[in-house]
Amino acid sequence: MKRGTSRDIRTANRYEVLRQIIAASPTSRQELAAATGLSLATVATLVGELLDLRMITEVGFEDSAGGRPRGLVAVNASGGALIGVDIAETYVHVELFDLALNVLARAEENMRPGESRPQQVVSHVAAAAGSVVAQAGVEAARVLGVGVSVPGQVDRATGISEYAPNWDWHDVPLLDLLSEHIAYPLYLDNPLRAGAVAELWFGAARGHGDAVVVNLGTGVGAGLVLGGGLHRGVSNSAGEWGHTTLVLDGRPCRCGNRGCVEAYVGAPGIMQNLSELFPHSPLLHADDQTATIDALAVAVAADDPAAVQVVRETARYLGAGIANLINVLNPEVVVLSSWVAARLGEPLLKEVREAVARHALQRPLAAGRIVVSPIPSDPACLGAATFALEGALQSVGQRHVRRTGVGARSRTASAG
Amino acid sequence: MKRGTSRDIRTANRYEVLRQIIAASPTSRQELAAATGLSLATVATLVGELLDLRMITEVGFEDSAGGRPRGLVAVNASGGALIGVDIAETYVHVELFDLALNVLARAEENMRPGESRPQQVVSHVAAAAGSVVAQAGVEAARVLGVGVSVPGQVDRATGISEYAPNWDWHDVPLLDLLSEHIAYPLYLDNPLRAGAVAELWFGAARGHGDAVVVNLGTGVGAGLVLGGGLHRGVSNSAGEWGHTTLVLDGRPCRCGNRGCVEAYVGAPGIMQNLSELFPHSPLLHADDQTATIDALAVAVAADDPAAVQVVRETARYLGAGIANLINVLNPEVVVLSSWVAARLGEPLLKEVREAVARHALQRPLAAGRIVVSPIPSDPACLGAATFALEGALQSVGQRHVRRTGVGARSRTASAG
DNA sequence: CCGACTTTATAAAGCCCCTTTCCTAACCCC
DNA sequence: GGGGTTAGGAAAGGGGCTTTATAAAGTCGG
Repeated sequence: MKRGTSRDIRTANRYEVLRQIIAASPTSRQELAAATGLSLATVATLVGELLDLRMITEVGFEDSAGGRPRGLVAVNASGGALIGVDIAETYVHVELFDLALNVLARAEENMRPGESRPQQVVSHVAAAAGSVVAQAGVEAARVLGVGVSVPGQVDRATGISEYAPNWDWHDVPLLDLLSEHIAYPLYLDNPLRAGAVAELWFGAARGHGDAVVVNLGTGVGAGLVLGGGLHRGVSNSAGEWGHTTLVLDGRPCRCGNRGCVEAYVGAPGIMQNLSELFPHSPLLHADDQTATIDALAVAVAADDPAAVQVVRETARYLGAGIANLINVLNPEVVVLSSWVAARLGEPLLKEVREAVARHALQRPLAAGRIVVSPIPSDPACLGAATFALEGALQSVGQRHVRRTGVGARSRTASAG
Repeated sequence: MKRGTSRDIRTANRYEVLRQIIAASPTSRQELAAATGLSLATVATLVGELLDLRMITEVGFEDSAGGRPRGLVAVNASGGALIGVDIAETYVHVELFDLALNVLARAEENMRPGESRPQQVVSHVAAAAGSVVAQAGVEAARVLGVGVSVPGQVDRATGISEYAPNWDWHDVPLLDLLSEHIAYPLYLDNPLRAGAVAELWFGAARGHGDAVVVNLGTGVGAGLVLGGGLHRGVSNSAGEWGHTTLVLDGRPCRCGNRGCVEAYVGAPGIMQNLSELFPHSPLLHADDQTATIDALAVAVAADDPAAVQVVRETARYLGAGIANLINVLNPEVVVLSSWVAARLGEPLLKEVREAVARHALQRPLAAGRIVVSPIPSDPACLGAATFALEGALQSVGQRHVRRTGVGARSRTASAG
């Protein structure tokens, strides 16, 4: 059982202050103190640290109404760059961000079916990472780190992909493999947690102690924010909500079980909902999840009754599953994220809210809002980049090596 | 979003040290330091505090093998008394504990059907509390506090029972009502959290950062230990696992929904499992849950095939529900608690383990043990008493009131 | 029997964190 | 240009934990 130290408080506060600055840039120390609940003095020293790191800059003064004007600080967007890598079953997305987390460059590599060897994946990542750096024209030295999101169970401390069901990987030392091609500090985690961190820093979970980020894609899962931080579980595999049973002895799921949430609300599950209700629907694009979901989204927007019914049926399952999360965890906010949620958007949200209201208990229901993720781009990329940002921030708090002589080496950057 | 302060660290360490002393009494400072990971100096000061409070005493020395012998400390069982109150639908249990959390006296009051007014419940509690103090013959001054567990949603800070479904209470200021009859410091919470705290301090969750305490009684729920502490949720209603959907559109539940876990694995649900499989079973005692479960337990122990089948059927549901918790939360241990679990014991556990293994994912399954609570008595009473113990410990860390003059009042104990 | 060695417990000092308080800086208004 | 007002920094203070030094209390061997 890990004990917390006073340094953890500092780290959390540093995160909080930077989050606030990114969210409301430019801002003043006063506003930061009010928003974070920290004292002015603490905010000032933390702002000082961030200024020293060149992560933020002073950008002038607020107009005064009869006193010394407030100094304003803003993110120093060009003070560094972060790379987020989203490795998925069929593609690798890489995005390069400035420190305000704007996307400066994107690259995408598609993986052919059968490309499942770690080395193949790694070379795609390396190529795309090289590409975004070149595109954006940032100097290598300004890249603070690379966050990598890979599906499955991941041990972030060792950088090992313990288990990736897509490719049947077992204990692949992904970080080591990547570090042969990529010289920047690397951080590894999975898309569920990346999505959760993205929402926590920049999305709908900002400022909330307890939040659930529901990931609706081909696979389904939930990133858990509990007590203001990510909940990882004892073996790094918390959040496998997609494989919780919703319909005992129900529809078979690719995990081998029956009646899992994912079997009903993942993209393939939605396709099945569609084909069961309307076997000959023109919306159905066999073997193409993306096209089918897109078609469904368009049809729903046009009030196509069949599409509406499919969304309602899907929301019936999704709502019950989300109600389960709400009843158990009692979060402040539930965020619907990933590409299926983004495309189906408001119509799905509306139906989901109604379905959740039918299943959840009054008190937890009343306490929790349900929203669609406000993050415009790939949340796994953004979240992965955020891990890199956290890593860069972490190194500030590192204990300084006591210099033993004139020629003492400066401390080395730790990656991962 | 609450920020942590360095005082919270102190409080957590104080809890940890006392937990360890209670668990392994007598013990030495050295052992404590090793067990908690704290430095000797910190352990020594914390032990000093506890000695000052007379919660522990020095009880001699360990035999030395060539050095100064280790001083041994042990719980000072007679240094104080704690009262735990378990208010349930049909009864009020009250137990009085010494500081080693041994039961010194018990009292039980049964509530007649229809006795649902807060004042009626309060008078039962007051009577029973008076009784245990008299039975045990402890002086009033030595009672450090009274913990009260009441079903439903509870706001422990204000002492209000926000919602109790049994009696349709809404926002009953229970702590205020109780304080008119009981002079000791009072602490209010619900049985789910009481059970979790009991396991965390004295039971199967001790030393684990992430644990789930599954409560199987008439009602069903889960107490969540996450990150080493209780997870309450944003509106104090986390843990309502009993009302998560396991069989969409399944059996009706008393919450108004269908297919809830509770409808299959709560005592009434088990009775229904029995009556559906064997409508004329002699095990079935209509309208008497306790008798039926008892009969079932006896029959299972005697390898009665019908009883075995009922337990297996129950475990099928329970296992799926527990697998859901394991997949989402990835805990280190799942504890089966409360009276149904205690009576059905090993036979149920065996079937549950098999059922969980069929539903849970490999990684989280492998990481989590499933056990029956080792706590012999009513875990809600013990947990409630533990809240009182935590409260008594809390007051040590209280900021000292700055004395404004010679006649300054000493600080007042805050209750709740 | 007494000194040497070992081990424990306490005291002191150091470092980290946050807050409160005081003081100077900077601006508006009259 | 002074007075009032607000911002920001420096210093002091209160907690916490750890490392290091010192005192205490044993065993062991000569």
